Amino acid sequence: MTGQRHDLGASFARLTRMMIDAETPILRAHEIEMWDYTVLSALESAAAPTQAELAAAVHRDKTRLIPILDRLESRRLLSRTPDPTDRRNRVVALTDEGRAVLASCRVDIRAMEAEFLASVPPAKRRTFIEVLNQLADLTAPGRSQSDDRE
Amino acid sequence: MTGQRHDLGASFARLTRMMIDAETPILRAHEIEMWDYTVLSALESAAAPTQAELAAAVHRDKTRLIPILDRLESRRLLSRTPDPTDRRNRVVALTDEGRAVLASCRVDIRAMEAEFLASVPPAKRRTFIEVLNQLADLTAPGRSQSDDRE
DNA sequence: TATTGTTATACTCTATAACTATA
DNA sequence: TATAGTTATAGAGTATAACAATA
Repeated sequence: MTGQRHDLGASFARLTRMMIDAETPILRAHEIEMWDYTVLSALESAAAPTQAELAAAVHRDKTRLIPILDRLESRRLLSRTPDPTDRRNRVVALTDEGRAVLASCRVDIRAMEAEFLASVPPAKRRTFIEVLNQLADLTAPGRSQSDDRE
Repeated sequence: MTGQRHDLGASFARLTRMMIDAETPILRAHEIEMWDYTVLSALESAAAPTQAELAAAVHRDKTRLIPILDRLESRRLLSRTPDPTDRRNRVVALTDEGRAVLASCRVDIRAMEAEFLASVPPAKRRTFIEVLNQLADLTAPGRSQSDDRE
């Protein structure tokens, strides 16, 4: 613990704010909001079997998620279909159009990220991203541990 | 841009949340809140010549900063003294007691951070922290650039 | 009776605009 | 008149609790 000038929390918070500032105009150009993008991203790898599960994945409670889902569903970016097994559940899935919007946002965001990281030498950049992903996955790889408060 | 599994923003946001969750009980043990700690930290290297400047440094507007300053001043952790040059200004500075509280919080937070980073090999850890600090300082080293929105 | 999704209510937080004092 | 700090008001966001449908 030598040259650690800032608290990790302070650095992460500042970088989060910087990325939000950089992503907001990009997403606006694609006519979606930050939370829309978060939800679409959460559905990319697999559909959510339950709205409550999706809410936990994006760290919102199920109540606050509903208006977001309403908006995205009305724009045909995702679908809510009752689970035949248990008709109380609604499985949330990306539509083809939703997947396309997500992909085009992703392209622009990746470009922004590349520019943001441009000043970092490639080797260090790779290490940074590797460690970043490792740490970010520490408690929430598949929500296996006690990540359910909230 | 190869193995970059998550958006940078998503990773930073998750890590920020993890650090807040880890710091909150530590700060509570020292009987201060997150924003108290942020403000005290901002005053560590130098006193703030103006409340407005301090507010900008911690990314709050001057209005929302006031209750925090009131609380910290009443606990004698910082002082607000009128600037003789321009008596409208109040220069905000750490008291000895404030500096002591900050230092003891810092010890516990550093220990938490060390544990958090324990799974990362030392060389990678050093690189990670180096790049992290470099990136976090990109736009806000001394608030030299246009960091004044908000 | 318990649970999923939904809606409604109360509460907190945030943003904006006045107000006081200095300049 | 303009600015620093403060206070007050209005608005947005969040949390909690009730509700309907299904199990």
